[in-house]
Amino acid sequence: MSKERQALKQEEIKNLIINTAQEIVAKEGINGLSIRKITNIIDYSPAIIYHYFKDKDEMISKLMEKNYKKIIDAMSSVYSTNSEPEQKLKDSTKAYIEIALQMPDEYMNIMLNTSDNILEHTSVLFNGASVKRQAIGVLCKVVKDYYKGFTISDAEIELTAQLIWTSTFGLIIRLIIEKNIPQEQRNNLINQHIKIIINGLLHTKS
Amino acid sequence: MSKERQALKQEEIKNLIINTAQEIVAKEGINGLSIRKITNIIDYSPAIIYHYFKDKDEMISKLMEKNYKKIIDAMSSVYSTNSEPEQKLKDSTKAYIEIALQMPDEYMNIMLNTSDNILEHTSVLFNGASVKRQAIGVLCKVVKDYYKGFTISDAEIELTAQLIWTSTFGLIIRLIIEKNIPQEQRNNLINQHIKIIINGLLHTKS
Amino acid sequence: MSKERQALKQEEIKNLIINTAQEIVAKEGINGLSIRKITNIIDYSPAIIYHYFKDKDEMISKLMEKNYKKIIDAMSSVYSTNSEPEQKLKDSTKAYIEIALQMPDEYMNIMLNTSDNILEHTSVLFNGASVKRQAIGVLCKVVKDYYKGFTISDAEIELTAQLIWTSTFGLIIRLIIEKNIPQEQRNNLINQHIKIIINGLLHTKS
Amino acid sequence: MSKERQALKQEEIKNLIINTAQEIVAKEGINGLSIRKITNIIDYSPAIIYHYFKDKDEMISKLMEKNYKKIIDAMSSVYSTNSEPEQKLKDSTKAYIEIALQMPDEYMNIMLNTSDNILEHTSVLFNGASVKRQAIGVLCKVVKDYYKGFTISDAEIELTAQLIWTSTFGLIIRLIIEKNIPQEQRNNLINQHIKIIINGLLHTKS
DNA sequence: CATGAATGAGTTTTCATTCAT
DNA sequence: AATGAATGAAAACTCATTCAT
Repeated sequence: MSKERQALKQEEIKNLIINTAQEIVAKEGINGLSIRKITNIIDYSPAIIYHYFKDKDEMISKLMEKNYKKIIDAMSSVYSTNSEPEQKLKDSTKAYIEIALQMPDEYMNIMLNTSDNILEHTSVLFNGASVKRQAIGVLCKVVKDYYKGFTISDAEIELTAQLIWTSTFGLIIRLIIEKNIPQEQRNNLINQHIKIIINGLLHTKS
Repeated sequence: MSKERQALKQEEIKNLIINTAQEIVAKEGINGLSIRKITNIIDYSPAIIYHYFKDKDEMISKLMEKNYKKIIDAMSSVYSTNSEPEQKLKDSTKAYIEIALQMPDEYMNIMLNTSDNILEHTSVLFNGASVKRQAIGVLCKVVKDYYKGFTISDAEIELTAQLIWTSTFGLIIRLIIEKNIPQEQRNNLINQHIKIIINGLLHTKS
Repeated sequence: MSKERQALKQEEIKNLIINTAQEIVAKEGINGLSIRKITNIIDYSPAIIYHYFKDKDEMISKLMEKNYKKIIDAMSSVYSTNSEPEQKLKDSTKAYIEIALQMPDEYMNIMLNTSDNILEHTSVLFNGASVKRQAIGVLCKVVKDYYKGFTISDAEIELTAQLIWTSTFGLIIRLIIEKNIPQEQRNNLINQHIKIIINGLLHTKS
Repeated sequence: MSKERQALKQEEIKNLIINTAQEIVAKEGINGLSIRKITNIIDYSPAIIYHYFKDKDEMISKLMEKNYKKIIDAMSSVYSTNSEPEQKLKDSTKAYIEIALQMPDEYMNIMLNTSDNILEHTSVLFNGASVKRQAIGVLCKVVKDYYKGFTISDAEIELTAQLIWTSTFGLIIRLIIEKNIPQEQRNNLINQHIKIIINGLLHTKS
């Protein structure tokens, strides 16, 4: 067996472990996750975990990382298409919401996580987030585009982007927590949310 | 008299247990909460819990209930003061945020709780929330006041109120999760948040 | 309140406790019996038990004693009626079985109990049981009557009585353990049992 | 080889656990059996039980199964030898009693057990037991042999076999419960028991 | 690479019992 | 006479982890 293949297999098993862990977390919450449950499902011995990870914490870290990347990947494919700034903002906000709702467990896990090494990636409220956080950075650009020709400080642009983000975040979290909201109501809420945000910007503009 | 006093003492110990539990949850999350930890701190035997509560679940229920009431009480003292609708909205939103930030652990515990009997009290997104949820109901009144003289459907008013709420909720949650944000930045964010909300409403009006 | 009345009340509560205990044992077996369960049912505090009994063991002892007496009382009313020895044996055996089956839990509890102070009353196999155990004593008389005019040693009479007793005991225990035996089958078994016993005696006689 | 050996060792420890459990049950009754007691004796940690059994219930099940098999094995080696039906019955009854008395704890445990899945194997009183229960079946054959040339219904044969069984069972149980009966008295009782049974049959015959 | 054996520390819960009042 | 408070000891069970093989 070539080294490559071994490496591949190793990576495969790591993924198998992490994916199984993810499934358990999705079904039973982070509390429901145990080494034994994982290895029972994948038909390995509990000790196998310690071959591929230092301990449970490291495994969870890697799981979080993966989820984080999954989210970032999905999100980064979003803020790009249309040329009209208003439509751009509308489209991308809607897309952002929809993507988040397609992976509710991962989104919650990551975005409500309070551990420092996750927050390193997910915090958005600090002064200067527009350069350190892609999400806010892109939003800033859209907002800036939007206000082309108007006098508005970079600081205010950043704050605006941050609050567009937090308000959208708030809607997403509630939509996830309050499961069982009918599709129609969901759509109404999302559309109204976008309307209000655009209104907020429009006014200042005029 | 003696009976009264006993009842009082009983209530005291119940509170002692619940408060200690609350502290542990705040520090270590709900998973970190164990009967042993509680009784070690308050220097009682584990069995005492079962003197005052049926089981751990009942204790947690009571804890949640208490937190829920604490939040409701604090919140209900909010939406009332000024007569100008715009100022009323500004004031009350600010007050709401501040109160939530004064009891971050309780707020998170309750508002991110996904158990059905908590959601019975905390869900706000369903169609008709304006009559079943005080918070949304009060917000609706303010919004209605705001649009006096304009044609706007009750449905849209409710949606608007719901989204003011979720956006504010989003900001609060992020402010709690991203602990260590400097006071100035905090204030900037809060003020800008309120500004954007008001803007959103203003535009439609004009 | 007169001393008598107090004594009465005391006796009443003792009985209340013991009867409740008996009910629990009947429903959940001796393992299911706990102080708390008793006092929950009779609406007293657990500590009350220690007012009326030294400890749980003493209470169980008293319960056993009561059951034992109940059985003895019921049984002693049995071996007496008819004058024909054969019919006497038939009648009384049948009556004995039926009485035992009317209080299966108590019968099992007592008769299968291996503690010395119960065995003091319930053992029947020792040499000399005919004078020390009423049940065997009465059986001996019937058997003796039966063999009137035949040469048969007292020792053999006692042995015979003991084995009539153990065989009947065996049937009773199985009838209790194998609950759900249809009434008809029950009757067939009981009648055949009596038939065989009588046969056993008859033969030697002729 | 290595696998075989491991399986062997596994079986050894399982047996160690079960045998220890059996000893405890023998001494203190089924209530006295606890995981801790077992593992204290065999000098393992309590958790080891869950390595080899799903839970306590499974372990007890296995213990019962083993006892049941032990009894069945011993018993099945019994009803076979002599050609004379009378002697056959005498021999086998005596052998049955002796075997039961050689493993009193196991016999009691199994034969007085009231759980359905044990009763599935141990019940003997139902109509039709002669075809479903080996013990009764074999007894039926002996009884039938005995009555060769006489008119007797199959039903009566079965009933007779059942009552030979229950009466023997009754004697065995009492001999176990009333420990400390001198050997001579034991023998007298056993012999008289067999005599009475044979008498019962003989009479009808003549 | 993978595992079976084993465990220490922990979990919630139940129990019989004591004692001051 | 009766109890509420309190507990030590024990119950069954789970978990993350280690280690020799």
